[in-house]
Amino acid sequence: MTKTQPVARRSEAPPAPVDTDEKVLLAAGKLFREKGFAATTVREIASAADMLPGSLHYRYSSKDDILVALMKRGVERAIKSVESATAGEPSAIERLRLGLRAHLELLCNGDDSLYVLLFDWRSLTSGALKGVIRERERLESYWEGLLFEAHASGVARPLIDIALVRHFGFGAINWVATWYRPKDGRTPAQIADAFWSFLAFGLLHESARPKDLDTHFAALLAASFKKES
Amino acid sequence: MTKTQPVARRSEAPPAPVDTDEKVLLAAGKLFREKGFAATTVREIASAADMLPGSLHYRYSSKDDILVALMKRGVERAIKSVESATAGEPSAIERLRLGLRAHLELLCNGDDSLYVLLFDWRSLTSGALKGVIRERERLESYWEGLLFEAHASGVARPLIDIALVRHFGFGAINWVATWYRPKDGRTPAQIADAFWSFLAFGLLHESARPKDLDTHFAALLAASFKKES
Amino acid sequence: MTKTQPVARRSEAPPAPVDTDEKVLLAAGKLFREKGFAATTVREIASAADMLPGSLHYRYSSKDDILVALMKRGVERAIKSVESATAGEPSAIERLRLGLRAHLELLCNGDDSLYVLLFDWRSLTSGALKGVIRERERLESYWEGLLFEAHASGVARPLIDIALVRHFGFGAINWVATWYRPKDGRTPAQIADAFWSFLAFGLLHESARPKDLDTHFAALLAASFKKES
Amino acid sequence: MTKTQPVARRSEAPPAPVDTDEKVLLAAGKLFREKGFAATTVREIASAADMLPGSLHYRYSSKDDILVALMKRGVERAIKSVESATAGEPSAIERLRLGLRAHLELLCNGDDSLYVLLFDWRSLTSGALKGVIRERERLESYWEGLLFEAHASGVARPLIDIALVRHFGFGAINWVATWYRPKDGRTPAQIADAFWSFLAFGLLHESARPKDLDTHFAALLAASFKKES
DNA sequence: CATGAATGAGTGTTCATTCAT
DNA sequence: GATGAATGAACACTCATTCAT
Repeated sequence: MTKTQPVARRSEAPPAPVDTDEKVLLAAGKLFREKGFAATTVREIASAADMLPGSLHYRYSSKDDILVALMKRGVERAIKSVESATAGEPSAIERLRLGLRAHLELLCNGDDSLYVLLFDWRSLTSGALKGVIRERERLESYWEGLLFEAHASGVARPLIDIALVRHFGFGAINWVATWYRPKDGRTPAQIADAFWSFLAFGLLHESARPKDLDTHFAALLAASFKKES
Repeated sequence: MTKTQPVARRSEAPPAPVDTDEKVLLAAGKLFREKGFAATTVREIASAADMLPGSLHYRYSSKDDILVALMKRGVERAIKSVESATAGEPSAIERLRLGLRAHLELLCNGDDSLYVLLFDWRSLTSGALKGVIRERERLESYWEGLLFEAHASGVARPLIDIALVRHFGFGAINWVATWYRPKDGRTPAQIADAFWSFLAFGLLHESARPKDLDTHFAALLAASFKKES
Repeated sequence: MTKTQPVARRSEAPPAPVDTDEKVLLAAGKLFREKGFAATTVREIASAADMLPGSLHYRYSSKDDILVALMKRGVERAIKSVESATAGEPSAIERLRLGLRAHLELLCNGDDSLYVLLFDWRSLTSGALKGVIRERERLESYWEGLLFEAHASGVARPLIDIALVRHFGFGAINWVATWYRPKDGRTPAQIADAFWSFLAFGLLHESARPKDLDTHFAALLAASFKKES
Repeated sequence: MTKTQPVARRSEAPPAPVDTDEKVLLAAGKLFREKGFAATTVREIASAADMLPGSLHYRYSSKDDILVALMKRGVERAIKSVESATAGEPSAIERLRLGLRAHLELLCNGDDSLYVLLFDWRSLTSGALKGVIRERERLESYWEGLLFEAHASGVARPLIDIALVRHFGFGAINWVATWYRPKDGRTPAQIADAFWSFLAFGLLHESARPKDLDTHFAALLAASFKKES
């Protein structure tokens, strides 16, 4: 639906003119995250991107189109971010931890497109739905792959429905976006690690658990968790 | 904002005429869940409740008002449902399991108001926000109470930020509403139990875990989990 | 498409409140005739009917809807007008003359809906097209009936394709609407009679022509035709 | 308003590149005929002429400008076509017949510009109106000339308002464009002849009619008219 | 000459809300 | 209490036109 991306606009242009399509997506993402797709007006997006509504429609043929473009970007970035965070790490369990960190960091700090993908699902018209679902399935199977590798490495409990674990993990981690406040003092990475510790306890064979697991995590998490008596 | 609920309107009415306010909330809940608050029109709500838009405004002075009423009901029902599910159960750990079941059953099968409370958060105007936040905090601290009791019973790991556990649990469980399909063969209760098992492995002291924990859960979950090699 | 006509609104109302739907159609007809359907804005129609654009859409769900309603009315009035003009006249030839008069008077003086039906044909979207075509065919076959009766009365030339005659007649008469100016001194009735005379000369058997045909028409038409040497 | 036609642009160009202005007018004519002026967008014209909207405005400074250019061409072609069809024919009556044929053939088969001139009259803004009216009057007086010659040849009925006859003839013939379908089996020439026969019967002196007029036309028209009992 | 991104006034339409009845 | 016609601001979107390149 999006117009074909004009090739290499102004490659020799001034410092950081920021691609115009990008500006729109950035502004739309911010607004969709704050107020939701349906409650955001095209005029708001345009004015946040320093354009006029007409100019916006020159690049995206409809409001839905912006949503779809944003969501596809959300999937892409999520996969790319997790991929590059886990690349080169030999331990499957550790890859899981690093992947969770990357996903949550993207979701909390970086990119509204992932948030919109995850939380504005219902705003997709059935026409656009299919295209985005296909993309989203790529993300889901990527995570199932990570989980499968962890399981295949032999340290996980036997009774696992991987899709179910993915759903629980996705839910817990994605939900962070609804309550995370940067000023609370915990970084997304710390939160992700904390969640991983809960997950791991549930995932690991009894034998795979370090004898000193509690103290092991104590060291890891002490910094960020506020103690309670 | 909601007009004060007239008590027992038409007490002498036919068998089960369903309270009119109730009909509106029921219809609104269904629509808000399906399409979101902003994408739902007052006319749709009215027609789904067999009324005319004008009549609807007689009962709820604004669209926001319906949302707020719905959300407050969502909190109330969620608390009531978990309360009655856990009442009388002596084991704090078991109370946790039963509470999760109750919450998820309400969310999946029963009541759209809980779903709307959890997923249409951003649609609240700042004016109404405060009132709902206060209600919602009651729900959250109810859960924190459950978790605290479990922790206080001495079986939980030492390093716990209760609010964090609550967030993770809330996320994982609430997220079920985004993927749960009744026809998939798993009941909300089974899903809740499965999640509780993962949570428990992460929560419990090493010593508090039954030696035969894996087989214990095997019996519990085998019915619903598909095996993998 | 039009909303179901509210029954008997304000039957006991003030003198001449003019039915609101009627007011819209009247205003729309005038504007469509002057500028064409596509060049007329809904706002113009609304303001000409003393309403606001929103109120207009309450009655007609779209601009197209107004056009369709107008056209259907055009057909209806055209048929009714010709019917009542010819009713009771025993001579088929005379019925033809009276019918032409009635049609042209409606087109020139009375009703923009007929004009719009005839001249804004291309503005119909294919969806609405079918419905109007069916109506329009009623008008066309009514005229073919009139022509057939004239022919069957035995006075017409043998070689006649009735549909063709209807097309020529329709064209000549309808076209009057493109050049007729009330101030030019000729009434629609006179113009229609003049056309009928041309048509009749072509339609009638040699034997059916009065010997004094020229002078006969001279009396009829002298008043309105400007002489030329 | 049209930019002065640059003479012989790119005289050394490939075989038959079709003049660019011509391509625009051709495309515009087709679209205006199909959908009307107001319902046709400049972008559609440009894309049908294999150009970009910006480039189109370089040649025609406005959309109105295209309409005016098209209409002027319509007049020119109509006159030229009738002129060359009647040139050399000594009989005024026969010139009339040939002229009708030429006009109708142009209107049905050849050129959308004539159609647009005749049927998109209302789309002209008052500014452009004057210029086109002057042109159109040339066409009208050309036809009045033809009619006058026929009348002056002494065979026509005495009581004739030439402008009126022209109007009727124009209407009947132009209207053909609204119902003519090439596949119906009748050619524009046959239709024009048929109309001329009706017109002639009305136009001619009693004495000027061949005694065997009916059979005379029978031969002429039998091929195309379907008989009826 | 030609382009195509940008413009902004204006389009048909929606919709929460009002209010006379 | 209930109605439904009316409202008008706002909506997503269009499109003839401009202009820097």
